[in-house]
Amino acid sequence: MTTKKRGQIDTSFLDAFVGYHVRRVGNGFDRSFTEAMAGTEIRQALFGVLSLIAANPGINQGGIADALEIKRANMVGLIAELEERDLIARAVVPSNRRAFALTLTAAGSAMVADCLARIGRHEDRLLANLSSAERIILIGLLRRLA
Amino acid sequence: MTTKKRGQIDTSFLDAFVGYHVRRVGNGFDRSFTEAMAGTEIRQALFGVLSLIAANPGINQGGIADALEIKRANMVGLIAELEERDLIARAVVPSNRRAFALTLTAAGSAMVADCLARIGRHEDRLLANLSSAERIILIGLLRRLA
DNA sequence: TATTGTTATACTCTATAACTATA
DNA sequence: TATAGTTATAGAGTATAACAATA
Repeated sequence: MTTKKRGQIDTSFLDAFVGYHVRRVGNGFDRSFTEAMAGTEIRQALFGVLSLIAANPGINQGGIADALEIKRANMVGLIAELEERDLIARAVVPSNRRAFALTLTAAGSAMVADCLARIGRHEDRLLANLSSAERIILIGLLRRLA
Repeated sequence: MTTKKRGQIDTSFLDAFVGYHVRRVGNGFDRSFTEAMAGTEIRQALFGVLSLIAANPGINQGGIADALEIKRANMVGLIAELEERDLIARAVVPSNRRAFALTLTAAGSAMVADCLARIGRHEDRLLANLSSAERIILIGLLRRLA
């Protein structure tokens, strides 16, 4: 053969690194996530924001940014998009008029429920090769790296 | 308190999903990787390409794209950059004049060795909370998802 | 001075479609 | 027709610096 084909390629240098596997698995999850969300127009970052507001009504943008480990500057577009779509509402906090208290609208709550069901199925599909115990072990190991 | 502070925020919706943890850990690895490579001007994708050429001299661009699960179109810039920096060499394959056989230059080999040492230290730092056995378990679980 | 949100901008990785040249 | 590489372009996530309003 003149060139190597897939599966014959030596990836031993990369195989030793956790970062390589995390990246590959993460990219696969990204692609599957996008498929699973088809029709909702909800992306990963948007779901992260929605789910945090669902569990923490009244949270502000900076709180979400800290929890999701993204920059405040990148929250602006996400929040604006969710508000334009009437999935969240912003209310000025009287005691701190710089901040907005964020809550879900009824449509936002319904969207979160729909997304949770979709993501549950997407995860079950991607993790089909692991037992329930293994899935728990995996999450536990990843949590200790965060 | 008027707003929730970091650590007081409920992330339970996200915590149940492997994809969320993979993403967070992956982002942390990305940031650390960039730090670890400071001064080399080698990014993740570039190291992936270099390491595959190191282990598979003569491989072509399509073979690398398949192995790294990236698109051929995105290889063009990476390969051009590495060639401009004299880290790799391209040779037309006589039996298939569409393809280029890729090999490392001496500078490329030295760069791979330097990067391997840097990445090894970066991984040891990020994985300090895991035992050797746990690291192996983690890689094993991630490999079964790829 | 510090915090909250904002604007502007840039970088990295990934993705698709259409093209050239070879096979 | 199919393959190998290329071009152009776009989307998503993340990053920094500087700013206004508020505390």
